Amino acid sequence: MRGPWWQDRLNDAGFRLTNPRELVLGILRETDKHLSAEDLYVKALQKNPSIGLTTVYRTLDLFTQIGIAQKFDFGDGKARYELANNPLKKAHHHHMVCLKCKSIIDYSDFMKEELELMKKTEKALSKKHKFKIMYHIIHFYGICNSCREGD
Amino acid sequence: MRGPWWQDRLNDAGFRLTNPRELVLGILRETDKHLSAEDLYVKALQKNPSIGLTTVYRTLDLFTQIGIAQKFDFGDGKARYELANNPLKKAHHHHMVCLKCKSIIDYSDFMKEELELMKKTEKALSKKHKFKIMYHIIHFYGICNSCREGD
DNA sequence: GCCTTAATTGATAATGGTTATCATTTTCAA
DNA sequence: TTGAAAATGATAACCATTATCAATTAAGGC
Ligand SMILES: [Mn+2]
Ligand SMILES: [Mn+2]
Ligand SMILES: [Zn+2]
Ligand SMILES: [Zn+2]
Repeated sequence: MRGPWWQDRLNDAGFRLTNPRELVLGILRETDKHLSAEDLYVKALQKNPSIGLTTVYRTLDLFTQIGIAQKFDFGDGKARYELANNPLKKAHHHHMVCLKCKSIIDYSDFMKEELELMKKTEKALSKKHKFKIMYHIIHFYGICNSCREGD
Repeated sequence: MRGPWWQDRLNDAGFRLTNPRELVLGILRETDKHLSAEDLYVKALQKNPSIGLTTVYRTLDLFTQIGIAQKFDFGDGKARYELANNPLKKAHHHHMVCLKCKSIIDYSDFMKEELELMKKTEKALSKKHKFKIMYHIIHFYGICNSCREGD
C-alpha cells in the first residue's frame, strides 16, 4: 500500500491522511510562497468551509514534526511554512527577507560552497562542544528591489 | 564625543542616556547570556524597583534600532538580546540552539571561511535580485551534550 | 454491515509575549 | 526658572498560538 511520499511519511509515523490534512497539503503543494497558518486557513476555508483554524495549526505542527513541512520565523511575528520537497522549488535553499515589506525570496546560489562550510563547521562543533547538529538556517536581511525604488 | 561608544551612539541618534537605559545597558554588559526582556526586567528591578517592563521593552527596541544590541529569535517564543561589542564575547559569532533545553552556545569557528562565503553570496544576491543585504544570521539546531547524556 | 475504541476535529476559552494608550515625570536648552 | 520635548510606567489591548473538551470520524474485529 504505497502512496505518494507524504502519505507514506504519515503512515509510517502512525498518522492518518484525513481530509483536512490532505487539504492543507494540497495548498502547500500548489504555492511557491511562505504561508502563515492564517493564510493556509483562509485558503482552506474556500474548499472546506467547516475546517477549523485549530486543525490547521495542528496539521502544520504535525507536518513539521514528521518532516513534511518546514516552519520558519522571518521576524514578522507569525510562523511561516513551506512544503519539503516542493516540486515548484529548489531542493535546498535559503532566504532573503526584506526588512521593509517583509517579502521573502528563495535563493540557492553557492550551495556547494555552503554545504562544504556547513559540513566542516558541524564536524568541528560536534567535536568541540559535543553538540549533535540536526539542521541549520541561514537568513539574509535587507531591502528588496521594489522597496529601494520607492525610497 | 567624549563618552563610551554606546553613549555616543545614543547621542548621535538623538537620544538621551537616561537611568533606565543605563541600567539595562549595564546588565547587558555584564552577562554572557542571551537574555529575554523579562529576564532583563527582573534583573533591573533589583537595582531600580520602580522600573517598568514597558520601558525595558522600549529600551531594547531602541538599542536594537541603533545597533547597540542585537535581537534574536531562537524559537522558544520570546525574543532574546545580546549587546553588540560585548567585551565578554567574540566579536562576530553565531549560535547553536539545543532543541531540548533551549540552551544557546556561541561559536566562532571558521569565521574566515564563513565571511568569505557570505561576501561572495551577498555580492551575487545583490546583483541577481537587486537586494541590498544588511546582515545575516546563521543558527545551528540540535541536541546539546547534557541533553544527550540524560537520554 | 455493526461495534468498539482510539484518533481526529472544531468551537471556545485561555495563554503569554509584546504593543498601544495616556497621564505623569524627567530632561535640557533657552 | 521655565516651557517644550522626550521619556517613563501603569494599565489595557493586541494577537498568534495552545489548551480544553465534547462531538465526529476512521480503522479493525466480528
Ligand atoms: Mn523557501
Ligand atoms: Mn551570542
Ligand atoms: Zn521590500
Ligand atoms: Zn540541551
